[in-house]
Amino acid sequence: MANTARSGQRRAATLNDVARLAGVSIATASKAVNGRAEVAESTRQRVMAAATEIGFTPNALAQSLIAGRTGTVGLLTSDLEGRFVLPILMGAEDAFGSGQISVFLCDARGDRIRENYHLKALLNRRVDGIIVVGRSTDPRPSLGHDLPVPVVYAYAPSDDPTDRSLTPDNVVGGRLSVEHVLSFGRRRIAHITGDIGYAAAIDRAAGFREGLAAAGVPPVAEPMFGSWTEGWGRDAAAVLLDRHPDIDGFVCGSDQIARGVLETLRDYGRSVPEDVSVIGYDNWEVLAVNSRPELTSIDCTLQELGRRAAQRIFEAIDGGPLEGGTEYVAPKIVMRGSTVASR
Amino acid sequence: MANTARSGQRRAATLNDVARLAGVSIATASKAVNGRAEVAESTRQRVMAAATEIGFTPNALAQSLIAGRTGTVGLLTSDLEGRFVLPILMGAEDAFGSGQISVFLCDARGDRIRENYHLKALLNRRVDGIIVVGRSTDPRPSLGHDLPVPVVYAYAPSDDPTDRSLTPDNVVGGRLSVEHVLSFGRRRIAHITGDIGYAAAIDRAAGFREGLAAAGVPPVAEPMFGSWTEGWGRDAAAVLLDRHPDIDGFVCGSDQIARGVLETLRDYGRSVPEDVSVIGYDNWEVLAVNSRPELTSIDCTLQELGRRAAQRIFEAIDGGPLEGGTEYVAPKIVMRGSTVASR
DNA sequence: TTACTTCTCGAAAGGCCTTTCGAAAACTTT
DNA sequence: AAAGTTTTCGAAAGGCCTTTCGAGAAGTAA
Repeated sequence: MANTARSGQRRAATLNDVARLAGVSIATASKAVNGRAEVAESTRQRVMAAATEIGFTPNALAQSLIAGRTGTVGLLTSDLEGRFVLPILMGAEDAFGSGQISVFLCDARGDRIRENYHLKALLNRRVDGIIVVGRSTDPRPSLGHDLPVPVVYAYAPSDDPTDRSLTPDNVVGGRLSVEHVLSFGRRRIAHITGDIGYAAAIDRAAGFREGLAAAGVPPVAEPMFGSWTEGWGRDAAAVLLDRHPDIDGFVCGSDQIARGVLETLRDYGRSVPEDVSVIGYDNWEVLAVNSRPELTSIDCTLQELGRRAAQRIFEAIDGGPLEGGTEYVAPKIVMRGSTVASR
Repeated sequence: MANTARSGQRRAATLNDVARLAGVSIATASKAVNGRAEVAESTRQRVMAAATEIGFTPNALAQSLIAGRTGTVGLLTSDLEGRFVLPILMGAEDAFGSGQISVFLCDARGDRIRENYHLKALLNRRVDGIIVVGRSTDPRPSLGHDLPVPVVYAYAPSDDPTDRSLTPDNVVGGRLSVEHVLSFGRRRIAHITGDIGYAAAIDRAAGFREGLAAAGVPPVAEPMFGSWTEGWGRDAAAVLLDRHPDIDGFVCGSDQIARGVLETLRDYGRSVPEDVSVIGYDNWEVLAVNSRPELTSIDCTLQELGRRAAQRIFEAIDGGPLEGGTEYVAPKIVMRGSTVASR
């Protein structure tokens, strides 16, 4: 109705407009709108009516200018495609959501230049904090300590131990998965995992070894490093089965690998979970739930990680000091048909 | 170094600080920093040095207050998990990136209340435009025309035809896929797709029918609607093969379904692509690239869709009128081993 | 040297909101 | 009715930056 120009181009109403319409001063309008006490009830109602009529929304810019904080947080990710970023982002949104904080999302695409560019943009916009999300659990370069806002590193920890980082605990995850398989009485357990260049592969394998050692069970073979793909899972499983036909458990470094393993097992006529137990990693629903049988997997609880990262930022914004150090987020196991007989 | 408080808590420098340090007036500092002509070169250098020294970044808030625009766009999605949102987001970031625009990301989780809440937050923050991203191609309720900023609907079009919407062209996609299969001489082609409650399923099926009709080839059976899962693909393929053993082509409504179909075909001892052609939909890389054989699929070019959505917003911000209407984005085919013999 | 042009810079306003502080109005008490 | 309280409201400043306009400095011409 009050549209002057083309649809959707109405100028945003200011407090001034409201005050004029309600016949009060700007100050009074402000107080009325913000529900402060020093305004008569009748006046308040008049102001509110005016505000509603012209669709007034307070200009957060001006508010921030005064308050010195924007209620805004930057999320600097290095790859949007990655499925890791998403749950983290959701967790962060979760934690922030109730606190009226909005998230600026920037994708640096793994490019230092672009990252710097975005960082600058975030600082210009006076975000109250920054969460840096990496695409692997390998440490990444720190943004440094000269920033006027608190920074938290999520998923990929900072290479500077005095930064605050949160990362999944892959060692515990690896251990968890082998313990689960052991609990079914399996004793001939193999580990197939991804690229040895990834800390995730190394750490999970370490957990795997640890778990076996703790149970006093010798490994069937050395952990097999390859790539994070179904194809590698298929091939590696075939090699292992040919060499060690008595294998009764596969601990996999990712769900993709696990799916490959499942396929090979079917080709070899082994029943899962009756003859062999298989466990994946990441709990990537599309893969885990759609396989036959469904895939037991380790969930990194990334959403929790995101939530905690947001909390750290929160605390730091509220004046608390942001202590350095890396926080390891515990994974959990999600049981499905590839280890537990269904129904 | 200039840290007064704890690390990362240094107050952001203002133009005032710069001016004082450089021994010039605020106005001069501003001009120097912004590279305007009315400042002597020597003065400029002095100012720049000062700015660098104290790490000055202009306060975008104050700038926006003056300019009347924030260089900020809201992205209101209804579900972050969805893999649709992501490419769109990337496309939008792409288009915006060069233009110094930052994206506010809000996830309404398919909840009207939350959506409204976020919408309000975006308006408070004075975003210059809003992109609303849905999680299916079914029309969604319009936000209305009373907003002071341009709005574009992506993926899920608005139910109000006077809004500007961009959505994938599923009819063309369906047609494209059947034409591709036909091009290999297949004449006994079936269609297995997802939930009939989705416009995507209906539209793709329509395209499928169209394509067959245009080629004068009768369908083997009515399109089978079910769910967007591998399980459904497996089951439906089995049913169809039992009933029509001569089927030589499967056009699937999603990659997940296609993977199920592939599995059943393997169980039935049919070779893909030699005996039967299979084509998926969505070109979801994890699924398409990791299957055996790799899956030919229809790509909705969502990134392109996001890019265009951003462009529309751009145009509208720059004063151009934002015309209503739905823009259909053409899909493209990505050929892989499930239709084309590899190597 | 005087008159005039060209640079170079600074004071101040403007954009929108909140908050403080003082003034005016409405009541109460004596 | 006068004096004192309480309530209600408004003027103005502040937060940070840009921009305009005018003043002063420097330089040129007569």
